[in-house]
Amino acid sequence: MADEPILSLEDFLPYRLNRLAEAVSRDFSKLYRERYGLTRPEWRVLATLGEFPTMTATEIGTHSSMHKTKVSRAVVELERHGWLTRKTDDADRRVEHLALTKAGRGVYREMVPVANAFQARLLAKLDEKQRDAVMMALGALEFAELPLQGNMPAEQ
Amino acid sequence: MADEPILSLEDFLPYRLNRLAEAVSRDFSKLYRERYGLTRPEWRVLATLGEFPTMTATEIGTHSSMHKTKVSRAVVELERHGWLTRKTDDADRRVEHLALTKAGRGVYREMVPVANAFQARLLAKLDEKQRDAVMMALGALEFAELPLQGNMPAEQ
DNA sequence: GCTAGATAGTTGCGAATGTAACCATCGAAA
DNA sequence: TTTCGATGGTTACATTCGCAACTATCTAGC
Repeated sequence: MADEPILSLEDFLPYRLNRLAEAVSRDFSKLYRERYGLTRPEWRVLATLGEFPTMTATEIGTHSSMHKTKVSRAVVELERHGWLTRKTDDADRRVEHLALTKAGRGVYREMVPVANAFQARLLAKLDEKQRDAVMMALGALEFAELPLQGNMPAEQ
Repeated sequence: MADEPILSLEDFLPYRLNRLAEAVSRDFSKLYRERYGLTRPEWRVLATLGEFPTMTATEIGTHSSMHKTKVSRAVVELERHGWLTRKTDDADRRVEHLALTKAGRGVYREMVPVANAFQARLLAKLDEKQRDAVMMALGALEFAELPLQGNMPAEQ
């Protein structure tokens, strides 16, 4: 008898992914928080604009899977710090083109090597085969999961 | 010139892991939220106790990398629903041994196949090689990251 | 036995989050 | 040109979260 149905959490993807992602993000967030007092959404917006010099809030949200209120608040805060400016679109006045200021680009430029070093330090703990596995695994799972559900997290 | 330092977010691990973990977890959370109104921490505690029939709050927190206040509140809520009971340890009265009630085990038993089906459906989108890569990647990253920083998220 | 420091778990409080409702603007169709 | 639905972005509100401070209890050194 003893028809115990078992779910092995140690093998369960949502559980493992979350635990890992939270640990990694928490580690990394220390670096930008202690340097610039950035929150995670703020860092993400800054990093996105560092890579793509001008984007709208909606585009940033889609690209990084962030809820639009999160983006909105991050933009307000970055603007308040003088790291970001908005420019209303001429043709469509609902749209705002966001860009980093000189100071914002300075913060970004200082963070780039910090971020790359973080990643290098993490990957250095893996051998070549494991690194390949990480890249393939993320690619495959992203392909399987990310496009299927609407990017904007409209549900919790 | 143009010494633009660049961080490619699309290749940056904290960013990718987080985006993926959030998407997967959000998908899966629908299943237990719509059935039982469970929150994520509550589901985690329930699932942990389903697998390990009796544990303390601290042990659950360590095992699942949850902050102790999260565990504490999840326990209160599960107890309120009649899905969990506490039993103070005889030798050390600070410690409470948690266990699912009959009703709690019922919820767990119903969720096990749902969870396994979710994982199977996700993995079905991958071929054999990709599945291997996922397992190896998670194992390697967990080994590299999880033990190194104290499990209890004492810092954000 | 007493005191000092550690540990299990809870609570208060401010900060962050998601949802829904909202405002402004746009494009298209009547 | 008026109206209606869609879209970009913000705000209000309730919930959730994490840290710090707390209570209760235990252990070890004196």
